[in-house]
Amino acid sequence: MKIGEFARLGGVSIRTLRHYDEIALLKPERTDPESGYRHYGAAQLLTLRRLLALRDVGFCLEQCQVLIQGRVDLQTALLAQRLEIQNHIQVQTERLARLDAWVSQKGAHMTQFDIYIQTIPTLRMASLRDLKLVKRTPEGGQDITAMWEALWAAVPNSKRETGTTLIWHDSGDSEYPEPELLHPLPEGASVPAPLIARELPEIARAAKLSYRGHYADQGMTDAFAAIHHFGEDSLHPAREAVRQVFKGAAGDADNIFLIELQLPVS
Amino acid sequence: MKIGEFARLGGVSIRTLRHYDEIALLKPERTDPESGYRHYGAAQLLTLRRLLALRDVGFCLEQCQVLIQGRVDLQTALLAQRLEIQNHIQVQTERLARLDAWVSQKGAHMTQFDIYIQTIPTLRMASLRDLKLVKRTPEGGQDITAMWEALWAAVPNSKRETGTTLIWHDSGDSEYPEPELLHPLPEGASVPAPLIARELPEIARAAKLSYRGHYADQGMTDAFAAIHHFGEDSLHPAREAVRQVFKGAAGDADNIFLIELQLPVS
DNA sequence: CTTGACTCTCCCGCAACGTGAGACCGCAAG
DNA sequence: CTTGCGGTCTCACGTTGCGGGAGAGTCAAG
Repeated sequence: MKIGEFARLGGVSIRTLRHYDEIALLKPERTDPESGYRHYGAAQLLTLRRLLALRDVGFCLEQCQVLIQGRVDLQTALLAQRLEIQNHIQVQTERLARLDAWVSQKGAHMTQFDIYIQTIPTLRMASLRDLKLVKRTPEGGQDITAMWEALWAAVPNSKRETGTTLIWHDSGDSEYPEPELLHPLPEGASVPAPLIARELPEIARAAKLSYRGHYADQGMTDAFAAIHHFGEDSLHPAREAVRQVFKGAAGDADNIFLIELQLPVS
Repeated sequence: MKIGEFARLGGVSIRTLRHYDEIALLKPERTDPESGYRHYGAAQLLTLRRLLALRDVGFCLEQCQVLIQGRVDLQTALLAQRLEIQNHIQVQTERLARLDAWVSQKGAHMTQFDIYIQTIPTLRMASLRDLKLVKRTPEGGQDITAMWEALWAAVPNSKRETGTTLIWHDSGDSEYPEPELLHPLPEGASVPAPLIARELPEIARAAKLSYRGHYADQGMTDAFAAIHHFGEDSLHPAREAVRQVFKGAAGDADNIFLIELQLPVS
């Protein structure tokens, strides 16, 4: 049987058969050494059929090869492949959930924020957490300018990096949330004076939202609202505080920053 | 900001950023013409963030590009992408169903048949359907040897092809199913004497099972059982007859063929 | 000045073929 | 016997989204 007929009977393209020959997955019964013509036997249709059945349930060609040769147990491989597919379905389902959350956010005519999920590794940081540096403002807010100044005083100009992080801890003790200011600590570096070293734990799945502006203006309030809305709408927000990461100056005015909010989700 | 820092802040690899520069998806704010160093601005993190959010919901980079440039409506694209993902999920779900059907088949310790789904195009065939050529056997079966002989008498040796098909029509009129024997008709060929031309309709989704043996032995009975079991187990079998397609001699004995059963499913 | 950490530009590799380009083979008709 | 014409052959590049490595150049600190 020449390749064309074999392809018709098998329901695959000629190119596919040539490919399978090339990678030694399904070699023709005989290849004319003179003309190079491939000749297949009817029995090979059975092999092809099994091959297609395997490919059909998602095995890659390499796996198909070892399965056809019987070098691994088919039953086992099928069950493993089941998990693989289920995992794939779950990934797509989560993707769909994120998309829906995005659509619903836009539908609400809110300011458009782009939220997406990423993992954040464990970070070694220098931490500053001192209530004495926090002042109440007349409006009932909290002024942490002094904390910033303390941080910049402790970190020499040359050691400064992007990635400074602000976390508002919601401890039950106090009426107000307590701010913690952190700065990345290069490996092996010593901790500057009033700060202490601390490991910021990994976040396996964090919803990230970027925002351009001051660290405590109206837009930031909206951004907080948006990321919490996202969390509740589509995923289970973890019982952890939002991290507010400063990623550098970005603008004409002095205190316009690029800020990223990070909300742990499950 | 040099590429390394930008990559850290963005949570992507340096290689990825270089790739995006290369395909003009996200070019650095400035590239030093002398050293070739890329310099990114903090504001570009916002673009990167949006890019990642788009990529995250499954858009390809080319789509991301036009979406970022605002050349098409984001809302529309998101809804289209929703359908895309749902479609993808459905494909995977069906794949899972086929796999499960396969596993359960093997679990039942039946002879191992490889079943998989394919579409069959419309086929022009020469059809022979004549009850006068069918004889009852003592066991209550039907002998269609005469039909085969009539077919081969009508088709000249040189015109014979693989793909001869046998269909048992389950008409309510008769007590017994009525056989129809078909042979592929090359384009523009005339129809031989007692046969009539007929179009075999397309089967959008056919479960295919290959079998090696006689066209009516015990193994074939098992094969029929297996394909019906598969159909009922995993998919909705259509109300159409199984086609039995002969794909050539395959063995030492005279009447050993390679036969494919085709069951339309939805 | 030297070192070590970054960064640069190629270029190959991945999975599973699709799509030509240019040449050869085989069978039937003139 | 030649001429078609359809089938087949072998390269070889394109697809998607980067990862990894070679070899060379750049930058800031000690």
